[in-house]
Amino acid sequence: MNILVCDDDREIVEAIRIYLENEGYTVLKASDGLEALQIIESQPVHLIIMDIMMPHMDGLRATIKIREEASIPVIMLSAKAEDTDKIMGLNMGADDYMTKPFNPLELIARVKSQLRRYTTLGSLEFRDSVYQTGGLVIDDESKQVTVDGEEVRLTPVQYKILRLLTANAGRVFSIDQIYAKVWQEDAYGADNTVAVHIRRIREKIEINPKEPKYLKVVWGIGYKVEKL
Amino acid sequence: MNILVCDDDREIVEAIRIYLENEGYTVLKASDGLEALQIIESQPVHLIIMDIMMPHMDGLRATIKIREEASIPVIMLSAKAEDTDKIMGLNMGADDYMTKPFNPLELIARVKSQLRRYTTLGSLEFRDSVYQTGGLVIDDESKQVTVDGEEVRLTPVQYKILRLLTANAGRVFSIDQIYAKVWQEDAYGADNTVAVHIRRIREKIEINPKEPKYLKVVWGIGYKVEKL
DNA sequence: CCCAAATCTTAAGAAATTCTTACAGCCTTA
DNA sequence: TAAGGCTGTAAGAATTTCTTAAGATTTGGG
Repeated sequence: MNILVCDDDREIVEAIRIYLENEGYTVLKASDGLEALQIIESQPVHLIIMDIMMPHMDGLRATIKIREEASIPVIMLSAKAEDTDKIMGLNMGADDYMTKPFNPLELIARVKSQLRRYTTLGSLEFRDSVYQTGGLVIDDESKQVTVDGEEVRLTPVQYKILRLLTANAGRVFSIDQIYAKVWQEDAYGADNTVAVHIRRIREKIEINPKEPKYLKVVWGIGYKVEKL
Repeated sequence: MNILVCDDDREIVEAIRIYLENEGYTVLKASDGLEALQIIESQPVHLIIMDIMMPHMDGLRATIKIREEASIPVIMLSAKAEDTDKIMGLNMGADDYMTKPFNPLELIARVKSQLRRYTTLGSLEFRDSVYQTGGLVIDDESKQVTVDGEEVRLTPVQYKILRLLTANAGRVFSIDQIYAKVWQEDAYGADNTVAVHIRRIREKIEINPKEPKYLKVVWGIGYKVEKL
C-alpha cells in the first residue's frame, strides 16, 4: 500500500512517514499540490494525506484535481481548528480530516478506516500495471494491448478509454463519466464523441464489432468491459 | 435518504433530527442498540448516527452487529474525547466519529461525506451494492441481474423498477409510488404503464409469469418483491 | 354466483438511444 | 511541404425501448 504524504513542513512529513512505515505502508513524499499530482500520475497511490495550506497549489485545489482524475481517499491535515475549514475540505472531496497537532494512533486508525472502506467499495484507481479480462490484456507500463496474445495498436484516446473500463471491469461507466475521466473535465463535446471512439475500439479488439465480447453497452446507462 | 439516529438522550436526538430534516433527510429514531437493529431490519436505512454509551446494548456492540448484516455507514458519537475510544470505534467498523458536544455544521458535513461514498451518480436513493432475495441478484455496479445464476437483460426502466423493489424487498409499493420513484414525477395518469413494465420484468425473471415467485402483486395496494 | 373494480395481456406506433459512415481540421513525421 | 494518422463533429440509419389503448382476465364483496 502506497501512501502519499503531502505537506510543506518536512518535519511533519518525516514524523508521519515513521508512523506509517511502522505499520508496513510505503510512504511517498510531496511538498506541494503540483508535486502530488505528478506523483499520482507516475505511480500507484492508495491514499493521500494532505495539508490544506501549501505553496504553489494549495491542498484543497489539489484535492479537487485529484478527485477529477482518480478516486483516491484523501485525509486532510489542517493547522487551523476552525469548523469552516473542516467543512470545506469535506465538501470538496476529502474523505476525512485531522487538525494539527494530532495523535499518531489516531492517524493510523483513520488511515486504516479509509483503506478498509476503499478496498471494500472497489476503486477507480489503477492500482496494478497489468489489467486483464478474458483474452484482453493491458500492460500499462509498456502501454501494450493484446487480444488473445495478438498485439493491438490503439490511439491515445482509445487506450485511455479501454484502460479505464478494463481496470474497472464489470463496472458500468456512463458516457458523461467516461468523458470526465478521459478528457479534462472541461467543456462538453458532441454527444456521440464517446460512441465513435467505442466503435473504433471495438473494430480493433472485437472479432465482430456488432456482437462485442468485451466492450459492451448497457442500454440507457453506459458502457463496460465484461469481467471475464 | 433515511438516517437513523441512535442515542438514549432524547434531547440530543431531537436536536440532530432538526438539523438533518433541515437538509432534507428523513430521520428515524432509536434509543438503544436493540431498537436500532429492529429498525434496520424493518426499513431501509442509509446512514446511522450512534452513541457509544447506551443502555441494553451499547453502540460499539450494535455497530458490530450491524456490520455483520448490512454495510451501512456509521458515524459514532462519543461523550468522551479520549483517543482510545475513538480508535476502538473506528476499528470496530464505524466509518467516522464525533465527540459531544459537536458543531451542527460539522455533523452535516460528515453525514454528506459518508453518504457521498455510498451513493451512485444517478439516484441518491441507493447505495452502490448488491441486492439479493432468493435466487434473484442485482449488482448495481455492473447493472447485472441474475436469476439462479443466469444473467437476465433488463431495459433501463425495468431495471429501475426491479432495483427499487428488490432493494426494499418485502415492502409494497403502490403504482403511484413506483411511478414517482422511477420516473421522478408526481403526476400519474390513468394509464397502465407500470403494469406493462411489471409484465415485461416477469417474463424475464419468472419461470411462470402467471405465478410469479419474486415479483408479486398485493391486490388493491401495489407490487413487491418477495423477501426470500 | 354475479358484478364492479383492478389487474393482465397483447400489439403497434412513438420516442429515445445507439450505431455507422463520412469528412474536415489538426498534429506529427518524413 | 506532403503524407498519414488521429480526433471531433454531423447526419442519418438502425436498433431498442416506451407508451398507449383496447379487450381479456382475475379478484373480492355481496
